[in-house]
Amino acid sequence: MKSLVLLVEDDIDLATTIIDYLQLEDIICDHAANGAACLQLIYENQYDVILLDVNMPRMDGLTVCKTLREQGVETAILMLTARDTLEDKLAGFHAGSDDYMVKPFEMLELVARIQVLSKRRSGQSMLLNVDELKVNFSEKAAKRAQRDVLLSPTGWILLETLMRKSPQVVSRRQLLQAVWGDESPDSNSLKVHLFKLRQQIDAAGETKLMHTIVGQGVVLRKKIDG
Amino acid sequence: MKSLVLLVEDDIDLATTIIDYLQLEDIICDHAANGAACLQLIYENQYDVILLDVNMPRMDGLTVCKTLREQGVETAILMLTARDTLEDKLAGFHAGSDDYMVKPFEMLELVARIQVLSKRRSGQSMLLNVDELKVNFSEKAAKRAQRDVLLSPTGWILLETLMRKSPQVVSRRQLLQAVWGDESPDSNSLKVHLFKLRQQIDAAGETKLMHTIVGQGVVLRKKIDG
DNA sequence: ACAAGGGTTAACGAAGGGTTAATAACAATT
DNA sequence: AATTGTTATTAACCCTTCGTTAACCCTTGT
Repeated sequence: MKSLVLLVEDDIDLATTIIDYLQLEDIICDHAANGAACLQLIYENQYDVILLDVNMPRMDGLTVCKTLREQGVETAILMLTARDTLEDKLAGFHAGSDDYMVKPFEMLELVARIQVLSKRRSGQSMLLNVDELKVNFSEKAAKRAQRDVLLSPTGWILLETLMRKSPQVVSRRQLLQAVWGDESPDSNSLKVHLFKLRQQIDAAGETKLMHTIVGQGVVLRKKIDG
Repeated sequence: MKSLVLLVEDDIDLATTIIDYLQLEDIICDHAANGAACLQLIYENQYDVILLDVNMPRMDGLTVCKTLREQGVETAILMLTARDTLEDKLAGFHAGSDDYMVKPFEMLELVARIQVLSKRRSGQSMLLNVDELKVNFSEKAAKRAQRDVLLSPTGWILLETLMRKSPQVVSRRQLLQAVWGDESPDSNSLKVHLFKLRQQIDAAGETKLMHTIVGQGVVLRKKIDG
């Protein structure tokens, strides 16, 4: 499975180099140039690993790391820094990072460490949530508020696809691909599966979390205004 | 919480130094002087982290690491070695290690990395229990509440697999793999074994601990949902 | 109004899973 | 060597759940 990582790095040249390289290795890499942008992206996406530069102008990497941990973000964090003294490393681990690499580093080693960190996470309880909807994929347990959400195998695939992209809209084309790969049956089947999924996620009287955007696709999010 | 680690290192002096140091940091450290002893200890104990020296006389660290992973051991492995070339590191990660430290290293950094690796694991010890179900695998003794649970060899494999992953769902694919490896019988043998296991674990009138999730697999947990 | 996209429903065959019993393989004992 | 008890595999049967389809309805934009 492809890894999705976030690179937080103020040096644009270095960032570009890293991003380009990771793409070749099937690692999708978002980029934030500073701590604030980082927090925003983490709120919107579900990353496997966060690559965090320590030396950044306003909010430094250690602070970002601590902040994330305090907010309950459990995503694996790999610190990237030119500082290689023991004190710096310990400070990094103490702030809650999972790994620490000293610049300049080899790209292949970075790739290897990213893969280890994302593997760890997928082995653990893979937890996603959108507003009231909390889903644990490894336990195959989904809840909306207090209520159990019961899903068929196809329902799980659709839910996972929608949650991973949330709050982005997912086209029906992508959903077909996610469930059936290249050979999909009569497209009406997807309609039925989406109907059943919607029944489970948005029960009578609840605020809708699953929205259809005509001609665009389906999206899972709190409000539809975006 | 105290960590339990296994140090696999043929240099007795270095091993002693490390063990003594780790003890000061509340890390209990077993020692194996070679690969064979290592495999035996891992079979008997449930370690948080395995510290693995690469340069060892008979069976080298990389081979030990690969062997462990092939046998399904998922314990975090930290490689310790004097080799610091990129190829060596990549070989380490490729063999299935989780981290890599180059000698000579700082003890404090070793401690920090051990703590990160043990934090990540979900707290499982050799004496496993899921609610009323208490199992000692080394003695092959299982009890549900006061009642003895009697199992066949296959039953033990299934139970161990399910308990190790609990509360995660284990697919039938994984169970087949756990019992028969790559060549499984071509019938519903697994169904029958699961049936018998279920009879033992959930006797008449008791709350079900073993659940089937259609299309997903089997889980051992108290309730089907939080 | 009408076409297109999407929602809803019921029905049926397919697949997944539970249960039972018979048989085969195996080990330990006599 | 024969007996006994345990375990593994197979097949047959049944029930439940899932996926797909077709038919029909509703909404929206032109």
